[in-house]
Amino acid sequence: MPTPISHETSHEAMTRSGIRLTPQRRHVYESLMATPDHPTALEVFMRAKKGMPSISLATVYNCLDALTEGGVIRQVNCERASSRYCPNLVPHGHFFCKECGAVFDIPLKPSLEASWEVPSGTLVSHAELNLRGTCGSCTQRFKTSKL
Amino acid sequence: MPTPISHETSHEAMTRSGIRLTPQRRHVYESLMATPDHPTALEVFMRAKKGMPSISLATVYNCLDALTEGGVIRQVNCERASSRYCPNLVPHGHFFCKECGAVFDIPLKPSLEASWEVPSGTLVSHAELNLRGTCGSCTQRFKTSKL
DNA sequence: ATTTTGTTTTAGAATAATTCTTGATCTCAA
DNA sequence: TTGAGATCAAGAATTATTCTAAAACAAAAT
Ligand SMILES: [Mn+2]
Ligand SMILES: [Mn+2]
Ligand SMILES: [Zn+2]
Ligand SMILES: [Zn+2]
Repeated sequence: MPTPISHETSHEAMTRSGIRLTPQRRHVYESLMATPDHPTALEVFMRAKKGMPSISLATVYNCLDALTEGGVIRQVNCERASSRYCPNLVPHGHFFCKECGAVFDIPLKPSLEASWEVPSGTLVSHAELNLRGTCGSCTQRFKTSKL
Repeated sequence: MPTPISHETSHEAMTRSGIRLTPQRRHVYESLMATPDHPTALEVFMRAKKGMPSISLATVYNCLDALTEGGVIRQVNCERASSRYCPNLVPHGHFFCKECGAVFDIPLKPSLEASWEVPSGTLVSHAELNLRGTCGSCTQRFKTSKL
């Protein structure tokens, strides 16, 4: 059962970011917060329509862009697939299951920052770590079906 | 000046991978090897046309896919931009300059593998590290223009 | 409170990268 | 050499996303 989101929280998150608070942006943000997966814009749209039937896909794209721009959410990309969106602002990586398409947050250890070397003078503003493979339940399922 | 590519080398790389060797695939591969940047499919196409004027963009896409599938080259993605292609098979990350669009290979230290934690049972088959920021020469240029 | 100004929403059109389709051509194992 | 299957090429199609323009809205100014 997802943690209920207080309007205070989403209002705060959005005003903190400097973007104008609109009912659509708030609703898109809360649609995203309501589930811990990493939905695509289309999935957010389908969920958002439930509580706001008049919202359009273009608006969902606009809102997701504005929220991303304002740093309230993150856009997550894997290969060439549709962008996905993540409301978790704690720095983290992503794991993509090749079998079932699930996307998980991956906690990162501080040693990550020390594990690459850029040429001197380079300024790194953003680091992104993506893992691909087979998730625990898919691995389990394969083991079972091979018995 | 780029290291000259022997036909032996590209032939070997491709037959080793199990994909069928064709003149187009060899030519696309060598077009990619000829420069150390990370060209898009369209850029590869424009370069490949010089030595093989009859090649089509669809074929370049097909060849890049086949080579990627065969593990002879790597596809590199940054955000939603066009895919880029990299003939460097040594595991490495990528740095993308926000200012000039340059893409650099980033050597990785062994400590990288230890800097994330996946749930038990998860099998990670591929890790990808992307950095974004300002490259050395762009940083330098900005410093100079601010004097 | 009303007007002004700039922003956001919406629907649909447009775009751009990539993939698909199909007939012709090529490769390679037999 | 030959036939089956793979690949090529040109253009059409797809798909995710962005753009356009008019209407609705929100905040600021009068
Ligand atoms: Mn996430
Ligand atoms: Mn590279
Ligand atoms: Zn899975
Ligand atoms: Zn640069």
